[in-house]
Amino acid sequence: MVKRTSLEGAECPIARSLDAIGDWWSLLIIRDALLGRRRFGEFQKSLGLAKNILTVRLRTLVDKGILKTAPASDGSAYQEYVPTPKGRGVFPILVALRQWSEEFDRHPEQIATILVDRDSGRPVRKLELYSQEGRLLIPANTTLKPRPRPAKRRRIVSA
Amino acid sequence: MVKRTSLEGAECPIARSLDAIGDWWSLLIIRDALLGRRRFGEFQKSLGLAKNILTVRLRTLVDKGILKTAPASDGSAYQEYVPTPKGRGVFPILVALRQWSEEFDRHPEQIATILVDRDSGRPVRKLELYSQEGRLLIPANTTLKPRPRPAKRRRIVSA
DNA sequence: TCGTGTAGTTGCATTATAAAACCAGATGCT
DNA sequence: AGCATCTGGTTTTATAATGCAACTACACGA
Repeated sequence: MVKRTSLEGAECPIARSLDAIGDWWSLLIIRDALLGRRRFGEFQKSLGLAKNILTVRLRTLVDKGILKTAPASDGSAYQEYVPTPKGRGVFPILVALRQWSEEFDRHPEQIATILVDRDSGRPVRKLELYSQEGRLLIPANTTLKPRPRPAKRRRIVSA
Repeated sequence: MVKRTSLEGAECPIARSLDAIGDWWSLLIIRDALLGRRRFGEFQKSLGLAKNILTVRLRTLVDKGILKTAPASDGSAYQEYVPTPKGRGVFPILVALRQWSEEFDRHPEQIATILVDRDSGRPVRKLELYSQEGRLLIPANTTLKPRPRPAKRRRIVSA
């Protein structure tokens, strides 16, 4: 892919997210990490991707602050990859992807798992978007506005 | 990329979604479509991607039932690409991607737009996940269960 | 009918991805 | 200690996805 047109610096936040995690494997790696997988070998076995790719992806995810490496945990002198808060913040994206598949996939019978409320064991509701005042919003009820100027803060400690 | 490991037929719904719209451009094309862009040239100008790629992507999106072609609308004898319900169903994914960027991006000042409630003009709340009973769920309150057997329906009209 | 714009298609260059082989260090067994 | 094995990669080689640019076909307007 010739230089893959980096979207870094795009002004659309969607493009910016995709630039970070929009490649072929990152979201699946993060999914696995949020499911508790930690070790190189676990990811590799679970995803079935080439190890060299996994190496690069993990490094990139660490660089972007989505995963961080931790020294051990189970005694052995190896390394683990654990999600940071930024990584955990991907959860709603994964839920949205999951629900889209559940709703529109042509072969939903091939879907093996459902996301349930841990307490009741019952499926969760669809993600919902609310206004500040608590009204449920549909897409047509939303619109885009230019972002307000950064509201000049005083005495920023550099940056 | 040697065969790009198709995720079609994966049993994880996230993987299935990514297989459909997880490539480098599809989500941005859908974003544009949901913003009202319809014509080949509009997409091409807005996204700045190569025309041959756009051709392939549009065709794929139509094949997958995410966009459909419509004959005209503005008089000229050209074609338009409009989102289907399945395409409109991508909206929550886009919102989730947007909010992730808004919350975790290292340079949020580069983000140009915010999603607002059309009526009040105020930013929307974060996407929320609820249980059937209406309790707000955090990731730790959710878990995955195997999908229940397809609940044998009677007299399926083949498939 | 000539020029211009739209909507592609085709050909070629480049690079990201993949599969497979290779390897160093840690671990485990005896 | 000695040897095999496992883990977590790196290297090598190939191939397909992407991109750029040039070309085509058709519609439209003057």
